[in-house]
Parts: sequence; structure tokens; C-alpha cells
Amino acid sequence: MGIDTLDCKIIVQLMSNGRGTWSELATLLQISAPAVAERARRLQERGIIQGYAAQVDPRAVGLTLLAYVAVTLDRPEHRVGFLAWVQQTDAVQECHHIAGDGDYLLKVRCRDTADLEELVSNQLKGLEGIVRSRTTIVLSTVKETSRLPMPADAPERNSAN
Amino acid sequence: MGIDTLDCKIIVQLMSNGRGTWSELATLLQISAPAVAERARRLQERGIIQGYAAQVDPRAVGLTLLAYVAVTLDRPEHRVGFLAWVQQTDAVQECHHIAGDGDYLLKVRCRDTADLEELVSNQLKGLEGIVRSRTTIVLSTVKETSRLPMPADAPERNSAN
DNA sequence: CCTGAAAGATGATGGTT
DNA sequence: AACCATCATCTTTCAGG
Repeated sequence: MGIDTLDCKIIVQLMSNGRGTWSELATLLQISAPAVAERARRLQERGIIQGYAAQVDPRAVGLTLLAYVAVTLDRPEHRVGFLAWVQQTDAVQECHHIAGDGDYLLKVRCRDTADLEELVSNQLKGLEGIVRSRTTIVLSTVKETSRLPMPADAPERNSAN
Repeated sequence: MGIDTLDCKIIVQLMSNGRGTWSELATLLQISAPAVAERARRLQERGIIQGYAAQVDPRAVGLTLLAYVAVTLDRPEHRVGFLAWVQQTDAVQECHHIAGDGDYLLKVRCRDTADLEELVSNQLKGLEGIVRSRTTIVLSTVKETSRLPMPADAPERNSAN
């Protein structure tokens, strides 16, 4: 579970330029390219770096509608079916468990309100145990980044020089 | 504004394997590597692919707390200061405009409740024009992907074979 | 973690339909 | 106009230190 200063810098860099070459990073961090490659490989092996992804503009691929759906389940035994639906439904980008015993918050992306209606009114509300769902439509997105706050937030545990 | 079938396949692939080589993609799509590289380059040039990013496990870098904060502003003239704060604050990963005239939804990541308190009670509520803020703490995350739903959702406009 | 060499990927050029 | 093939250059990878 140790992440030193160098790992941190590698992570920060790869979060904003995930396709940069090891050589670039190497010159930036003043170490050799194989060292960077090895560290990046190990970070991924340890699950700290989970993967690399192209960041795509949703509107460019027809996904103009973004919404948050707060869902309330009545009983724990209905969770399984709900969670299975969440996993297999691509329009659901995120699902967070938020409250006492049956509240979830979904981030949903689709083309238009017709798609959203199909998703919420037909699919979601058709599941067992859905007590209530409140949908909040996003009018515009001011900021949306996958970069995690790291500068002063994650103090290094090892500072091996 | 045209995205054909090939572009779609490239996008889908790069969303789940953003560091794959052009050669790999080329053999997968049955075309040459330079063709893939050229298309990927143009997709990025057109802003459809906005960049590439390493996906990092937040908990591995000490970010164990995730929260959503719903903010209400009183007047439009206070928006500017608020939005500036949002942009410069790394802990705010997302900011969506959601309602009538002054409602925003923030996705906030930090280490613990102390950090969250500093962020919401000291920084956010210290801004001009903040009427109300309701914080929802996430207990656990069931699903969180940056992959956009594309399979049947974005029908190709050109299907040049 | 570094150096060096082999294997591979990228990027540019010219040619093809 | 888009794609393919080839070659020069750069990067990655693997050896050994």
C-alpha cells in the first residue's frame, strides 16, 4: 500500500495525459524510461491504476441528455435484481449507495427524454421493490473531470531519495 | 459532424483501452495502422476525443470520501464567483447546472469529513450569494465508468463499406 | 534504478483505387 | 479523399550490471 513521491508524479501526469510516452515522462521526472514503465506497470498490477480511457465528448456521439436519478428500494432482498440491472445497463454511468438502507443515486446518460422515459418509467420502475424515484435533469455541465485532487491532498508515505 | 461506423468502433475501443497501440486496433478492425492513427488524430482534432486519462482508484490515493453537494444561489450576479471557485477547486470533480435559475450539483472528493467540512462550511458557504447547500455523503459506489453507451445508441450517419 | 541492444510502434512519403 | 505499403525514427522491452 505504499505510494512514494515518484509514483504520485507518474499518476498525476498519466491522469492528464494518459497516452504520453514513457520517455516523455522519464525526461520530465529525471529518471530513465524503463524505470517509469516498470512503475506504471506495477501501479496497474496493484489496481491503483485501473486502466486507460479515451475521454469522449458525449454530445459528439449523440448523448445530449444527462440526468441524476435518486432511487429508493423497500427491502434488502430486492437489491440484487436492481444492482444486476444497474451493471448491465450501459446508460447508467454511475451508481452510488447513499443513505440508510435503500437509497441509490444514478448518473444516467442518453439521447433524449424519450430514452430517459423508457429507462426510468419502463425499465427501472418495472423492477421489484422500487418504492420511489426522483429524476433531476442536468441543464448544462460546468465542470467534469476525471482528474483526482492530489497535489497537497495525498502526502507521500515513503520519500525514498 | 460525421462519425461513421469505423470511427465508432475506434471510439468504443479507445474508451476501454486508451493505451492500446494503433497496430492492435488495426488488426481488430481489419485496416492498416496508419489509417487508424489518422482517424484517431482527427477525432481528437475535432474535439470528439478530448484526451486520454489513466483511471485511478481514489481510495488508493487517500480519497476515501465522496459526496454530492446541491447548491442554491440567490442571484445570477453571484454565479461568476461561484463558478470560478468551482474551476479552481480540485476536490470538485463535477459541477452541473440543474434547475430553474440557481441550482447546481457538485461531485466532491476528499480524504475525510474534516476536509469536507473545510470545503463546504468554510470555503463554499463563505462565497457570496450561497443561499443553501445540502450535502449527501456516498456510502459506497456500486458502479462508476467513463465508458459512454454507444452500441445501439449512436446510429451511424455514414455506413461506407 | 541505470545502461545498451533488439523488437516493435509510430509517423511521413508516395502510390493506388 | 481515404486507404495501403514501405521505410526512417523513436519508443518500448529485456538483458545484465
